[in-house]
Amino acid sequence: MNDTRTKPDTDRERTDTAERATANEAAETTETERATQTCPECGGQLVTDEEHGETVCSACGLVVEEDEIDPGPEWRAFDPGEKAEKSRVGAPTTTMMHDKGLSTNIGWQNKDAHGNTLSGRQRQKMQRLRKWNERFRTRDSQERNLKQALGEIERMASALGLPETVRETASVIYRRALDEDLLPGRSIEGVSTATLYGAACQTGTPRSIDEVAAVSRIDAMEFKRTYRYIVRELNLKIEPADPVSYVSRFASELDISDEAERRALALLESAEDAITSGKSPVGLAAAAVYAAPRLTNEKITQSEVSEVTDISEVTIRNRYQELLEAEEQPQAVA
DNA sequence: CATTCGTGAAGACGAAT
DNA sequence: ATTCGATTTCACGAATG
Repeated sequence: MNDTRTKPDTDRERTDTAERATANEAAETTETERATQTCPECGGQLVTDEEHGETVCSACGLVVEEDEIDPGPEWRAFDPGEKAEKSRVGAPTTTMMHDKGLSTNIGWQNKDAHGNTLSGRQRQKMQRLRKWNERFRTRDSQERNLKQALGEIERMASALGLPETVRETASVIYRRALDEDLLPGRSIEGVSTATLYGAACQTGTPRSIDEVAAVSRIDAMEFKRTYRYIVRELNLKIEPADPVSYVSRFASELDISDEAERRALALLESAEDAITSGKSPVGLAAAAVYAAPRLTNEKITQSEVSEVTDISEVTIRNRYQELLEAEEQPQAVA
């Protein structure tokens, strides 16, 4: 993609490792969702806001794509010399760095601008400057908090194979939580996990609570408590996860035909009005994924679906029945 | 024989008090 | 903080192909 692009070392490492993990997800979102230009969250029309460089949903306001202006350089460097010659800016900005990558570092080499060695007195001066620069850079506890949290978010996101947009969203939410002083008394780890989970839901690539909890260092109970707290205090509008969002992932894991996948989506479509009360969205998706292949004469067992979706066979059965009922009487609502 | 379906007890969760 | 109602899960056996 942009291997030759010049980025800070940390940034480069991150994208290298993350890209492999997120390759599937990224391809899916760009090809299916953006191509159709409908909001992954509510299905509304997407509108491009040139002024702010965002793609937003006209219906629910979900920001699908931010910073469409490529923050990378337009040139390519093939050796360090060229890099030094062509580079006229610093690192690209990203919310994934605690200070958005805008802070200045003082070089470690004891040379002046012309490459001459500094005198002893000046070296001492530079040492003091470096020390203070570092102290200001990670100025207070908030900044240090953020630094660590973003690391955690990053780690969990790549473990879950979540695309870049989710991580960006998560870091934005985390910043808000930080600004609202929601952190005291709560573990960084917990809030990080909660924001990541919320961000995943918002961006239409949800992961179940169990999946997220599996890669987190905190237990599921604290995670859910923190998540609720964050959502409430920040007034995040997060719709109950749409079962449709799970289908494509489950479908590919189960090696289901495209035809069956479409049937599954159609089933959910016709059932979404009928079954909305308090049921687990994942369960509904699992039932649809189980039901669809039977309509296309593909063999699939409940235990297989159960394994992949982490939903019990019993629940799959129940949702399955309900799906069939909703299918027969689409407008049975009084 | 494997798979599916139905049942009741038990645990987990959210909401209300 | 506790209790209540609904949902999910577990364990089992019967029915189906």
